[in-house]
Amino acid sequence: MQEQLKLENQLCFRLYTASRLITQAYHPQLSGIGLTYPQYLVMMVLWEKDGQPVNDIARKLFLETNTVTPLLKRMEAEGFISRTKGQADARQVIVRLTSKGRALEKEAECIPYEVGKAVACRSITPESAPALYETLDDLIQTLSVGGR
Amino acid sequence: MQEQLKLENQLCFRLYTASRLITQAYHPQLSGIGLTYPQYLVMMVLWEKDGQPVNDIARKLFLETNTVTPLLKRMEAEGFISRTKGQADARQVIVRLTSKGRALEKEAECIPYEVGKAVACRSITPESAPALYETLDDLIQTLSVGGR
DNA sequence: TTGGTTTATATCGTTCACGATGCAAAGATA
DNA sequence: TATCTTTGCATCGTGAACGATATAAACCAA
Repeated sequence: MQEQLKLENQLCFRLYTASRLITQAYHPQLSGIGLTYPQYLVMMVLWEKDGQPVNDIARKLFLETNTVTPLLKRMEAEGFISRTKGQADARQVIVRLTSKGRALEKEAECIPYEVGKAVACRSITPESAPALYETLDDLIQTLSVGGR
Repeated sequence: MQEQLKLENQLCFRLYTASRLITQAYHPQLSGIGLTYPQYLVMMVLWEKDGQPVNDIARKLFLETNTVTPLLKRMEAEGFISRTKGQADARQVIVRLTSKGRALEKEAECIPYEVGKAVACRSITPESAPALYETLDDLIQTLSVGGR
């Protein structure tokens, strides 16, 4: 068979697997505070800047609104955020943290550190991480620009 | 806010995004031959070695049977594979390529090359790729061992 | 103002992922 | 042999992802 069609030769499969496994590593911590991983991403976006339209959140996460909208509705049902019509532009929906959502930041602070311990593998060190990040950022840049 | 809680500081978010975007890059090619990306992974496992129990396929893809079983059923419905009870061990279900599934390999041969062109980003070169693969393999190893 | 286009968000259907659980075959132990 | 445990696979429910499509507001040109 073609060498190229072997699993072990494919970048995509590695990214797919690494992504799933590291997301699983977040699960125990996140379920403790009632969030899924994608919901945690949304919270990070809002903790950094509260009160953003759906589109801004989606763009920062490289997601479409048809993924983000149901996600936000579930988060609203859980009481973490509010969704209100924009007054300047009535098409927009502005997403804001509730006090419950804002309070969660303190509880989430330790999570990157906790998960970091689980992810401590010899190939990702404080010295090598920036290069890895740059490679992945480049890849994301290439793929996201190409798709638009 | 905590620096650690910023999106741009997180490895997991990069892997999650890179994985989604590169999987999207496969979509045009794969939909042309009637496969989804996870189905394509299963096909690669079978092209490499036909006639494997569900468990072996799941293990090679780092997935659980509750993900793989419905996937295989859809692939059987599409006529790419067959699922038959193992005779040595009646608990097992042996998955085999149909002639249609086997024929697909030739059509899939060009896909890694085609997608590779789209993924050509300056940070992933033939020289740097092995180091990146090793880092990701290490990470996958760390995370998959920890979870068992 | 009318009519056409773009923009922002939402709805729908299908396919993963995955935790929790169920069940039957195989293997182990008393 | 009778029971106990493990193994292999499946079912169920929920929450993403995402392509395709819909809807209404905003914008723009005639």
